[in-house]
Amino acid sequence: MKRVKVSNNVIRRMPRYLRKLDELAENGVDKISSRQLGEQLGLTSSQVRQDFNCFGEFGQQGYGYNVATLRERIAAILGMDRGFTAILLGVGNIGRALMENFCFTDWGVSLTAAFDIKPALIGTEYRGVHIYGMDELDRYLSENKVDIAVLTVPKTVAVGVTGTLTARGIDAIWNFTNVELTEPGSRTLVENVHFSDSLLSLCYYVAERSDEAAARAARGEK
Amino acid sequence: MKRVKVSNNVIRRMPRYLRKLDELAENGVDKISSRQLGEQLGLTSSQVRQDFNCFGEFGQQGYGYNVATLRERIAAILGMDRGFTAILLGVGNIGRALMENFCFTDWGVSLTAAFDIKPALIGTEYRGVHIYGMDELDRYLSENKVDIAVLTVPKTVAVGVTGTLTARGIDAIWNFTNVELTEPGSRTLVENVHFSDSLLSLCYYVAERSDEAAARAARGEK
DNA sequence: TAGATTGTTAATCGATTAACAATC
DNA sequence: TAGATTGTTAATCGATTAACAATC
Repeated sequence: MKRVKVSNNVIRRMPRYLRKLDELAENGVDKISSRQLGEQLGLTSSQVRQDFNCFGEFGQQGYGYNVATLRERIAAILGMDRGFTAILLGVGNIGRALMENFCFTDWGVSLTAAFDIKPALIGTEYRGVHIYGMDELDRYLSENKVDIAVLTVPKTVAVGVTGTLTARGIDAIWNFTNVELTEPGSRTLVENVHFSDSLLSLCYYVAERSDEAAARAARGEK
Repeated sequence: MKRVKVSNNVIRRMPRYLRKLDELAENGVDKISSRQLGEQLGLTSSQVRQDFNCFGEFGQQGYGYNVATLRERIAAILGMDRGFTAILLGVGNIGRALMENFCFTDWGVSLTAAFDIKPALIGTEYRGVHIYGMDELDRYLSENKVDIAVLTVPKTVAVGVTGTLTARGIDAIWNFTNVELTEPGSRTLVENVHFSDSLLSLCYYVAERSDEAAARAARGEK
């Protein structure tokens, strides 16, 4: 697979293509053109083709793209076939919501363990995943290959836990705490899920729309 | 406030400025230059100044920006002072996680009601929010001003619930289901929180890094 | 074959960065 | 005042779009 430097914009679109292709496959669609795919995602056909061409030639001239083939190529690009493993830190509401509703394996990631400090949880299983005590984390990391740490601990302990993780050489953190973990020097990859940023972006557009409506009303339009 | 068309990139950075400014204020910092602020967020000083200049003049030449003032200006831009109201649909794990851990009021949004179909939940309160039956949604919407619907229902009913919401003229949906709700024709604003997209982007970078390491190893470097 | 659609190069557009006069 | 830093214009860079030859 080609592995040239690909812009973040392109990377962020790849999972959207994947989901759309899964949906198409479910509906029995087996071929699609860049134009059709673009239309369904609000992109131009040029952009769709440019995106794929970052990674090689996926289509067939005069025909389009085979849905199943394209899906597999994208899955491979995203590393879904590499058997990445993840552990989850903090079995609170968000942690449980992920363990219960988020199907890690659908995305090629296997959740191998969870950690918490609550004695009642330690030693139990939740959705087939063993819950360890937080004090076993260090040992666990030294004995097992872990690619991704899912951080769902309370804000207050986020930085501390991150310390243990990076000290143990964890590659990547999927961060659900509202704490900014991205330090300039660190080599740990951090992907933030900032709920508040998401909500506030939405609020901006709601406010904008309401301003526009008010402006129209002031001009006497309806 | 100026309200020219501002690019999505700028909008997405505004909440990040806000969080950083809150953090600075907590630490007793009361002034900051575009350069310092940029450094802490991985942006150039030019970009910081350009971003703010989309909305007016927030700083003072030769001095910088007053943290408290700037924070308030950005809060206003994001609509945090407008008393937006939200309702939450689906009191499952994700719904509960939000009600419990996500402080809506911190971001200027008040969560006024929740809805579910589970008889055991209906009529109860959770974290001070009354839980109604899903069949009361229509009536509730006709009697109350609701700006944002937080969609945390199971995948299977997402489209159905969205139908009720849009029929009732809901402006904005904060979508936690992995279902693509953005239909071309709709006037409803949709902000998606796609966990899988986020995880897969992270996986891409993990895979990329591992490929680079393998390539270095193959070249005999360490 | 003719029609369709890719892969890819060239043109355009927009966003980021640099520069600097204004000014606190 | 001198130094610092903004607001803003100009230059650069990168991403998106358009165009079209290649080819199925």
